[in-house]
Amino acid sequence: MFAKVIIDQEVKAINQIFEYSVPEKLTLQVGMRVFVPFGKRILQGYVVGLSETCSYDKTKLKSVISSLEDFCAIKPEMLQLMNFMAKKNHLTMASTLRLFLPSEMREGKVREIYETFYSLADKSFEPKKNAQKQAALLEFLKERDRCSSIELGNRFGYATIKSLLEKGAITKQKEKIERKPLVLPKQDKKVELNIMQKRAIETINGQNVFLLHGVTGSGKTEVYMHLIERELSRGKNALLLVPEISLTPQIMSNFKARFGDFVAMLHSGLSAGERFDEWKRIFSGQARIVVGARSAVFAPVENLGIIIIDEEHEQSYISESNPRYFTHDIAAFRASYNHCPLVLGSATPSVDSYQKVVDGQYQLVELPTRANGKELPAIQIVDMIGEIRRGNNGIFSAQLIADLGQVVANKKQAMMFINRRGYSSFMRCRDCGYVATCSDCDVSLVYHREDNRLKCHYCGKQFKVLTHCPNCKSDNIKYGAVGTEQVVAKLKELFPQVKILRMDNDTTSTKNSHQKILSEFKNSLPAILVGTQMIAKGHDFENVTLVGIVDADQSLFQADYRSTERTFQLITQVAGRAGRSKDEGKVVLQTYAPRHYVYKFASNYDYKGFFKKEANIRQTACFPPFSRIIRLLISDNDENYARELLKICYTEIEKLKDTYQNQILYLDAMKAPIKKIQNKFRYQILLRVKLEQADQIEELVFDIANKIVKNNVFLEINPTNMS
DNA sequence: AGCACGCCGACT
DNA sequence: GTCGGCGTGCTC
Repeated sequence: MFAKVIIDQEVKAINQIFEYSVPEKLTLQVGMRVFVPFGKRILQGYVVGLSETCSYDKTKLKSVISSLEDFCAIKPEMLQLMNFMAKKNHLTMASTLRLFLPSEMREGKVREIYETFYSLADKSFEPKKNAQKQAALLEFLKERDRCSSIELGNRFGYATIKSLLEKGAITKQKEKIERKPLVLPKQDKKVELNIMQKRAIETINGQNVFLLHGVTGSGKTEVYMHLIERELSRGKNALLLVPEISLTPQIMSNFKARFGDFVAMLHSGLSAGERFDEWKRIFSGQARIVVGARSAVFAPVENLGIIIIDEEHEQSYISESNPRYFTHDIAAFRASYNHCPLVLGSATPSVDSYQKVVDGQYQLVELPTRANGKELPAIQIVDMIGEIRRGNNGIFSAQLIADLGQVVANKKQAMMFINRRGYSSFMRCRDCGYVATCSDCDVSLVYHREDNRLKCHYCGKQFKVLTHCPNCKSDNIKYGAVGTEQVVAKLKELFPQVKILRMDNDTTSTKNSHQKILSEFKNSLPAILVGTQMIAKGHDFENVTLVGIVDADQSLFQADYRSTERTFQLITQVAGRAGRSKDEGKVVLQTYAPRHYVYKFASNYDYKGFFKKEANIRQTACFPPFSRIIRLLISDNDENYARELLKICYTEIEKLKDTYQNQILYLDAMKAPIKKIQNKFRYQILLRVKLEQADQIEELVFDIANKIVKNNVFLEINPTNMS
């Protein structure tokens, strides 16, 4: 017997399959982890195949030493997923496989997947009088006769178990975890669904991708719960992905209450050990519902009946660092492997996803009305240019100040949003609202302080800094953003007697500060909470009657082709904060570009209208999803060397024009917007290609890059914030 | 990645 | 003479 093995090293040089002979006494299965001799060392590997034949010179063949565990850490589905991902994201096989294992099992760590049980050993044992916990534990075991270590530990503490074990009162058994028979959880608080929700659940069935477009408050979560329940009753399992920020304690306890021990939660708050415990419960089939953030797509759930991605438009579903992947792709692969539906839910779907509805790849399911029948809050657009004309040069309009005054008078609450994104700033004319954009790409230019120039991050074109507005000839041109601190200071000046709280990256660095600020806000009337995107999610405050968006343009004029889309999503989400109150809510949106289409559509909650317009613009400008952007980033400590590599790559890529002339919309090489990071000089090649043959071109570009640049090369598809 | 082999300079 | 610099190549 021969084994095909992938060595657990994340290097391109050994990203291949090595063959080994399997000793008679060793029983191996595909998916097991093994120790193998490799050169002069002994390394860990993954068995990805077993066969009676071998293609390598048999005289040079070495044999597998041993297996790490006696189960298959990598299940068959995950092996297939590895092939898919390695190819799609240009990753080494080992680095994809590592994504599938909890850190406690990576790099040589062996973990048992047995569960420990305790039972009574000495029935006549009497604990000491003051040992109340021990007595309670023994009493408990008398009734249950055996109990898992986890449960017992949680109930009575591990110290108690330990001392009873030493005294010989109880014994421990290690047992392989078996799949529990299906018992449906008790459905205590079942909410009555409205007709749209019922219809949605009926529609979402069978192997397909569904885009669930439901307005804020339409009861999507309830639909998810019912879908999951249905699959459980069919004997299947479920995977629900949510953005990390929505994994609030409330959501978790909701799920626990509804599904009990069937749920495994994977969130960033878990320690490595806790994460491994959850992984084990999923692996063994004990947990049948997985709720988690991005990386939970790799959870070892078998027999999936449904996969749901909530808030599918969220940026956090794109992994930017090291193994780059897109959660939707992985989820789609797993859904089709399991022949089950994939549900993408959002109040503001991404343009990419909605376009797939238009193209017939996704099936649209709509929840157009709010579950509680309440109106969405009115959004009032305030023209800040008009304010300046009227002599108000401050950051707040007269309207916003008046509304804030009202809130204070009524002893209610307000939220003020600052959407500061990234570090880059755009240049704007304070008199007419004009923002400099690239003549070729139609994205906003970024002001670079080092060389005092305006640059386009998508084509590298540079422009002189504006001294006079080309539109109205004014010289009142400013760059830079309003910060939370500035807003807080101004508010304190205006309302000295009111509680004003700030929440942003600076004030939430410590672990519980987040919670602290929110609960302080909740308990103060009147109060104003100032913050960045992080207050747009999660908690509902029923006393919030006003939401102010201080400068909506800040997310709009980002050097990113998706900035308009992002702005629409942000406004919709933020507006949802004001709609939870018993009283009527209101949103004041301040902008210097009041006639921009995004504000018109967002203030009317008209997603479809927005999508139509935005898709049209993208199509005309040839931006994704109507094209693909390929970014090749080359970096090196030696600037000349980096530049040389760039030149060679560019010449090679340029040759592609011979075959793909009409496919390549744009190709150029340039310095990266941030020239140097950690002493490495960064250069990039940007390429925009038509979709028809994008896969082939991407492949060729990757091959070229790999051949010429050994390390320090990054290939990125449809990059967002390029730096 | 690691660890060999290998082919040139400078040191006890 | 040999110790050691790191370029190149291989690992079933």
